[in-house]
Amino acid sequence: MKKNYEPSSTETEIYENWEKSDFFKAQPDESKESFCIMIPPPNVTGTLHMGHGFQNTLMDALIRHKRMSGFDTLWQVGVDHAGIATQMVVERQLEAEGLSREEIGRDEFEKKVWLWKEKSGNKITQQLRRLGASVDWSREAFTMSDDLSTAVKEVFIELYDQGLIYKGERLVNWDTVLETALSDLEVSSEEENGSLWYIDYFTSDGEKLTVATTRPETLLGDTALAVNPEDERYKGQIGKMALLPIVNREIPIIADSYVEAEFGTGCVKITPAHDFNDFEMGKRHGLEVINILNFDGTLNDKVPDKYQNLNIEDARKLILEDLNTIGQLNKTEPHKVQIPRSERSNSILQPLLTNQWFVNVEKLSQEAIRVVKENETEFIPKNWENTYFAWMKDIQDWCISRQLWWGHRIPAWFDKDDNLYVGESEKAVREKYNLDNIELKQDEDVLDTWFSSALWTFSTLGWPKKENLLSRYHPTSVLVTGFDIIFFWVARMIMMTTHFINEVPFKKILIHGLIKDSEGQKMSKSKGNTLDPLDIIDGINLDDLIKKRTEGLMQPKMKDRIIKQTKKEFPNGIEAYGTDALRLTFCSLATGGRDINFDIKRVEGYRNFCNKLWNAARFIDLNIDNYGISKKRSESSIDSWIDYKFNQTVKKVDQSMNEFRFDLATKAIYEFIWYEFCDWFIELQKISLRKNDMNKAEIVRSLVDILEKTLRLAHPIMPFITEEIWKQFKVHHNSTHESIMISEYPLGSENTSERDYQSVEWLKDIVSGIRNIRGELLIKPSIKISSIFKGGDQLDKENLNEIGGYIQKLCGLKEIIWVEESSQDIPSSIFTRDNLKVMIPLEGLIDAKEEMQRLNKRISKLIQEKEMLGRKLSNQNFVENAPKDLVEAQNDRFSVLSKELENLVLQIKEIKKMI
RNA sequence: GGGCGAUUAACUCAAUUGGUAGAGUGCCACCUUUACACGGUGGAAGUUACAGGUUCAAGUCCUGUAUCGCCCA
Repeated sequence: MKKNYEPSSTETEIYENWEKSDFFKAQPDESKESFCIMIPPPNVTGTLHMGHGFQNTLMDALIRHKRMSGFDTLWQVGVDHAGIATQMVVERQLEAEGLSREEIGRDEFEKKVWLWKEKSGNKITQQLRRLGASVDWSREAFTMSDDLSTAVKEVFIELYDQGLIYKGERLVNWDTVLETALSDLEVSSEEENGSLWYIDYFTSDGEKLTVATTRPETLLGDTALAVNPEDERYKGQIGKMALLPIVNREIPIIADSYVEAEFGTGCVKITPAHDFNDFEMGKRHGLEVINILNFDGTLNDKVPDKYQNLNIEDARKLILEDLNTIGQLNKTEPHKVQIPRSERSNSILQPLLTNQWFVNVEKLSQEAIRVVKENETEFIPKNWENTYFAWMKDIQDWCISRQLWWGHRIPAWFDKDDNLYVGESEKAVREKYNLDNIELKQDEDVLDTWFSSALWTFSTLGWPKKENLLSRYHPTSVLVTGFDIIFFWVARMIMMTTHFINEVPFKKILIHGLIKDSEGQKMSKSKGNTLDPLDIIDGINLDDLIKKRTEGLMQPKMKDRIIKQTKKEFPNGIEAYGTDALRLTFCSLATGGRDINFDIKRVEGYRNFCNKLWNAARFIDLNIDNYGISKKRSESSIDSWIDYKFNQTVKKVDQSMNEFRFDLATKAIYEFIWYEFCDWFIELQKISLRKNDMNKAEIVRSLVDILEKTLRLAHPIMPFITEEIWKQFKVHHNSTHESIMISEYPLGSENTSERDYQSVEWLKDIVSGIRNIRGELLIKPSIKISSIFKGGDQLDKENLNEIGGYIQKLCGLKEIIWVEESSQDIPSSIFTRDNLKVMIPLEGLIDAKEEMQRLNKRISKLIQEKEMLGRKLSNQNFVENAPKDLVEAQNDRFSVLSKELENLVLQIKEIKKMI
């Protein structure tokens, strides 16, 4: 074995082997309990980011744990077709060739997208492999595949036939760059600097009314002015007509309690076609709706000639100029406004009246609320249910049509008179509606990508085909996802699945935190603080990292800052830490909190941990060469002690995994391997191996056994290194399995001895005590010292006889002398364990002054603790109310402290004599 | 404006049903001991944001304040 663990040299090969051997493949088996996870399908245009890395690590750890624990596991993988994103990518590609999608036509464009998908659409799935994700690749799904498209059609038609899908003219969020409608969820509103313009209107009898607006250009589509009915200032004007400036159209002055008297002048203009609130108000008052926009955001022919075809920005400028010219622009004030932007194109969204398809979600949401309320599906952590309920109770109909060419085409046809027919194909429609040879035209729109994602748990299992795996794996066991898509995806899956399958899609929903940078900033391309999980696995030098972070920036002025920041955080780039170190880090951060600040230093710690494990294995390997390995295992108290520790660890890990506390599971494994297995077990066995009277081959067997079990225990979290070591030792542990990943998850062993456990814990305390003295008093390791044991009980004496030799070796003692209670103490450094006094004679090696200092420090610490305990124990209330065993424990501690203090004070007297 | 969350060592994070705070990294000292310097041994470091309250006992429960963050309008 190499001196250091080198992940890069083995990980890819190990993964390829697993995949080739079909270890990831689900083997439906009715005799086993099933455990199924559906991957939240990444976007086909996407590349792996830290969030994916985190999420997939958790899922993989879960699925590996269950697979090894004997469950029939399926981890379903796949990607979604990402309508807008993918269309944009391919359009950009066409653009480079000097083409547009309109030029090549819809069919040709679709072909191009499929070609692109075959060639470039598998990037993220390749990256998932690098993480070690044990997904069933043979079942890889794609939302645009034939199977899933069939499911989409079936669902659409059924919902339509049930009256739950309708087409209608509604105000929607319109992206004027992509020229498509978006759902409410694809809008992000942020406060930006804008202005509040005050415009003078005049009523027919010449009275002036000043109106405040943040969007003056929309006055071209105004059909009313509105005031609050309670507003005394305007009571007289209600019901009169006002003249719309520039357009010179007469519009009514209406009263509506929605108007805030405190905003601006208390009088606002109403544009029903371009504002959601105004639209509602328009409906209440029967106002005319005048749409003034083309699909590309320019002004249409409903406005005076001079403004036609201007974009909104230019139109606004011109309107303000013209208002100023005619003296009706009263004043301008700076004002903060909420600007709704498209999450796709970042352009400002326009409310626009268009014909769109909607899902009526009222009924669906009721069932979706019920199943969560009644714990058929359960959020973890629980309080996310509040977020879910709050949104569900106030849910809006879902706009599912998109004016794109990439996606599931809506299975609806129109005749010349715009009569609507819905069915799976034109032929089916003709049959269903009994149509003869009339001309039919299919709806041009496609469905929102999330519509197909909402069917994910059942469409990927084969629905609506008769032969499917629903009965085996559905409802799935747990969904692992981020809180950012509770509305987009989780809620919609619950609605669709309960409606069509009559089951919840998953029994549990594990909501994990969001990965941020080490300063708590959200990772984003524009901030230049993103990390690529693969760069942590493979490493990257500073120049390349900077290049990656500053490439294609939207705001080039950020560049210098990003360079500076990157140089500060990663002065030497990023080392190659390997997948396991990254996975361990992710797991250790999976605590249930909602923000996770990712600090590369944690990865370094876990990389070191991998190396530690590697070297422990290497040590054992070397000793197989030295001493051989027996069939039988040694049966010393040390072996028995490590079994006991191992049992405790298994219990802790199992429990933590079942509670999704990956951090606690990781901690338990880390502590066992480093602090028990390496620090004590190997160090103790090292001594055994140097003794003449020991059967060394049996000790080696014991080392190999524990190592092998430990590897299996740790495998779900650190799959690569455990497999690598496990394979290296395969000839010795003789497992019948081909790979650690299909071996059994370890159980605790039954025959452990509490007595042996206590003995070794006793030994550890003694060794630590003596080392503490050596360390504090700076006794050189090369100097062998003596130690005197005094005052202990029978058990101490037995322990000393049995394993005292180990103490000598570990502490560099030349001898341990047991003396009787009555003997005279000599000036020594001392510590106690219960009644046992351990003394290191000072003669010739310890500076008495230093020892005085050490003792005084120790004494003041103990006095503090003793006083605290004393207060507690003399408190009648505590003694009466606290649990009995606690009181007892503190009582014991009190007497131990008293005894130790007594000893230390005596010792000080002795030492004073020396000075 | 409504809701949710956070605030613990220099930094990144833990702390089971309330029982007086622990890791990793960094820091200090010693150690090139034949698994590992990506190491070993020892050590220093916290008024648990602040102010009240409940309790024998509060990082943990309650109320308020401050700062930061997220979601919804």
